[in-house]
Amino acid sequence: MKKKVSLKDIAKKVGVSTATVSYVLSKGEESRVSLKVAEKVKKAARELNYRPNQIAKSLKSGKTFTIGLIVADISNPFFAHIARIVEDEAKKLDYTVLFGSCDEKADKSWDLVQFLSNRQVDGFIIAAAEGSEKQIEYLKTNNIPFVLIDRYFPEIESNYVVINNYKAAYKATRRLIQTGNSRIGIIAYASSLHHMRERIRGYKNAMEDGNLEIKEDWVNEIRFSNIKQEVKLAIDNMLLSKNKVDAILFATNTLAVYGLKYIDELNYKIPEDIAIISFDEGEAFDFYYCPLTYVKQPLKGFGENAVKILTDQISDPALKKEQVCLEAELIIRKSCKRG
Amino acid sequence: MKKKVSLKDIAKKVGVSTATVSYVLSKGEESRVSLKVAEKVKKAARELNYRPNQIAKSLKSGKTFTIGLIVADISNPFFAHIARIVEDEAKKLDYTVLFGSCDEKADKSWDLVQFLSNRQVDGFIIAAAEGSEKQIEYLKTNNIPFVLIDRYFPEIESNYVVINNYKAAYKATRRLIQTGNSRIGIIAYASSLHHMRERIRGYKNAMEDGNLEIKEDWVNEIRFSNIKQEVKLAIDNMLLSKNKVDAILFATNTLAVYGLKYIDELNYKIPEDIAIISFDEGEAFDFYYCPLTYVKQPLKGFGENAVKILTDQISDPALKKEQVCLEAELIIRKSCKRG
DNA sequence: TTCTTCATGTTAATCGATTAAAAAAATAAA
DNA sequence: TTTATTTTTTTAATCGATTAACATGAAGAA
Repeated sequence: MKKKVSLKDIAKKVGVSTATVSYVLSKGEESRVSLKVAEKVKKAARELNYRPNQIAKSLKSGKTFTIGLIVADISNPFFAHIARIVEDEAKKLDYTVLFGSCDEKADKSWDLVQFLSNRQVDGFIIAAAEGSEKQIEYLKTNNIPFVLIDRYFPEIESNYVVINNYKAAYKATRRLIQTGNSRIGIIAYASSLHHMRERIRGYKNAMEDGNLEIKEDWVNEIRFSNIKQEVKLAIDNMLLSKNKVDAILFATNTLAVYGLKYIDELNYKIPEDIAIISFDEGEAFDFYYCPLTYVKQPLKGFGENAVKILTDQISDPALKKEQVCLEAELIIRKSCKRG
Repeated sequence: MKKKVSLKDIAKKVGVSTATVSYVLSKGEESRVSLKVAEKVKKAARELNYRPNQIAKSLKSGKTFTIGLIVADISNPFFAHIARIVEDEAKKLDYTVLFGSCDEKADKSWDLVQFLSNRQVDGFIIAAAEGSEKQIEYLKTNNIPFVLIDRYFPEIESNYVVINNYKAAYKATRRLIQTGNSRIGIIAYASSLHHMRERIRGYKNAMEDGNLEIKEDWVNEIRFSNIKQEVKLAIDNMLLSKNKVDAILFATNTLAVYGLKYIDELNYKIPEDIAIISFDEGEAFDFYYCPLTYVKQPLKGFGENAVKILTDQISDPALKKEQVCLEAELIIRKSCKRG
């Protein structure tokens, strides 16, 4: 293994101390080094193809210019897109991104927090898993900067970037009502996470405001551990029971994908037999025989704001915590137009 | 900012030297420390919630347990899936993953190699961009371990994990022929990258072996810079000219997505008007009104092999370079069944 | 009693870069 | 020429953990 070139090598070559080399290379113009020596050092650095060892720098400075990104699953397009945006924004500020997928599990998330903390990341961007409150508190008490995205805990004061999930769900449901549906069900996750509760609340309130009754079996909460089966069951309960729905609101991309596949299997037609709206985008939604109306989340806004807030906070931990609530957009297509 | 707990703090608390603490905490059983002291140290470490500073470890050991993953775009599901697999495999071996997207551009890729090298990643997993040969040579001459995935350079001896693209394209084309198509076009990237050349070669040879002529306009090479427009143009040339095709082979997921959208716009029906096969999977392909026949690449195989080979190579740089060529599977559905 | 041997701890160097403080050299002032 | 001042360069400590080499003390052997 060819040893890397260090300050010492340059120093030896030029015949000065490593301190001098360091001053030339890191302090630029306002260095206290004579022009002649400075030139020689720069030349030597070029010739030896010197690359500063970021690890050594980090040890000295206590700063790694590294962000830890914790999401449920990096292969989920929702998070993959956010990751890309975070990457780009971070790069602009000379940060790199370490990522980890926690599969919506608090213990995995905790592992990742530890794992990445040991690697001295300067801060975290986290799409929090259910039950991860203690981790968040841990970060707070240890003064490790972090920004929550997509989900947050109302009872914990922190930086976060989210959307108004209540409003988004409300609008989606109202749209279903306005397009002639009155028997509307929802498929969401069985999660205490605030964003999920808000989506369900938005749906319920929209129904109420439309003077529509919500029958038993219409509010379905699916567990992460068994999505496919439980989605089927939920749809069976909504389509094959006496309380048959005429529209379904899916609370996430993943739920919609499973749901639509099963609805296709059952040979129900959208929007004639059932109207559909889903949260999140997806190539699949464009390609579906009936392009889906969906709630478009501002992924760019998530990523950009999160990186901005986090890096500001890293530079100055005394800054006030920032809360950003963005608006989601309802992209209207054909899946809820009836009659 | 609450200062982190270091060996020194434990040493002070227990009243021993940092060396002793280090021996207890890092050498486990075969430490030369008395049981009594060892217990006290462990207790103190627990009480102070000591977390070793990975950066300091890295500086001393020259090893960061970090892998740099360079792909075209982490938000592309193909790469996002690979990233997830790489993450999981890496984690098992206590490695973390730093990722970067190069957008198929050699200069961006070079930036990333530098950027991540400065951060002392132990090695790279790279889906190489066109024209990145020099970077690969750079890594070789600097003895930085790396594994190429998805694409490789036949003229450069290196580790790689790829599929037999020639065979995959050949089989796909032959399938189109066998299902009654004879006027078959291909949409691929205008790239000198070997995997792309092989896909085109596979197509051509299959046509030849089927005694089928390849007309002008049937081999379309699209530039990354202008995918959408050029795909349209290619399809215009293949569907609206006198040399109308009856089938199209898409060389990647992305090309197929743009292509199918335009084909829908033109109101051509699949498979009645045109038969289709694409490389790569995609939720979209499942949801298309006519589920797509596609070439399924072994993403798991890419990720698992790459991490295995890379980490082996990191542990023992003298190891012989490994080349893995996996088989792709043709998933047969409805998009190429005609008549 | 004296010399080994072994168990247990400590000292100090190291990884590579930074930086305060000291030292040396060059220049200006007296 | 001598002293004061400024410029340039070096020394050495530091970040946190590791580890070779050395030190200490006690038990066992002769």
